Amino acid sequence: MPELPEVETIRRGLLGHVLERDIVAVRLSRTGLIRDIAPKRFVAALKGNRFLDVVRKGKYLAFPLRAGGAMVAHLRMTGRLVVGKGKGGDLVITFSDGTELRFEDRRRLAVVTLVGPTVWGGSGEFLSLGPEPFSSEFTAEWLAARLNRSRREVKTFLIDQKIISGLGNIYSNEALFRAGVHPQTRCDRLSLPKARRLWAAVREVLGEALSHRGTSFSDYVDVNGDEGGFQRHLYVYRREGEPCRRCGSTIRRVRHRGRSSFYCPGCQPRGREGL
DNA sequence: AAGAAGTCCTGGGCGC
DNA sequence: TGCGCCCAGGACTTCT
Repeated sequence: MPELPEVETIRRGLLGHVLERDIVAVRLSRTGLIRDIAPKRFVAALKGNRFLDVVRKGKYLAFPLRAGGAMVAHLRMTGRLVVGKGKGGDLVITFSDGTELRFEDRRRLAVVTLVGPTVWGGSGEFLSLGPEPFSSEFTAEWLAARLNRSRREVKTFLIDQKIISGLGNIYSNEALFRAGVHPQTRCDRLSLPKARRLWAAVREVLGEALSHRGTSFSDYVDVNGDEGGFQRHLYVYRREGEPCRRCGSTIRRVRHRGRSSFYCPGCQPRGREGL
């Protein structure tokens, strides 16, 4: 499940491979990958074109085109973008220097589309996502104010891309642990100090994960096929039944709406802020 | 209008 | 060994 650190690692890895060279061939072997545009038009738009940049917005990657507009991709759960010779792949883009960019997706949830010059403004703003966690817009005060006017559970709030972009199940769980906040706490019952701790924890965990080139649990690999290293630094995610690295309590799992949350009952008590 | 619920997708793990 | 069932969770649509 690539989240911000994984997608950013992929973006950085792509920069040296897919820019400043013509696209000479496009092989699309599963048309269902392409959304909102006819597959033929997608292929035709890429052939002979060039990627000018690779831009990340939340968990999306955008590839602005020389002819205008951009290819936009979302890896969802199991999508991969890898560079180099290989087998298979739903979409293979070949460049003039022989480089191959392959789009693979075991579970077929990932999507790729093309947006025109009128939609593409240079940064993916058309996706209407919440602020980037490392932007100046994302301040502790802003987060506290947003939390204050929501009655949802804080875990659900954190993974809502319209509020903050880039957090998924792994890092929302890890941020809540670091902030000492129970995942089922109602947003508007978080104290200001807790909101501040949560804000800091979000940035801290994403920054550390990025420096470890992401978390590899099942499918995520970078553009070279190498795994990330942050799975060795997780405190709660997928550690149900194991002892907390900080206090020794047994990590628990709760489910809401088909999603698992992991937390330490010792470090993240429900307290008076819960319910 | 916020927010809950249902849906899609498929390989891997599990029980019998 | 093989079958059926559950599970993972992003983003989307539909509903109240």
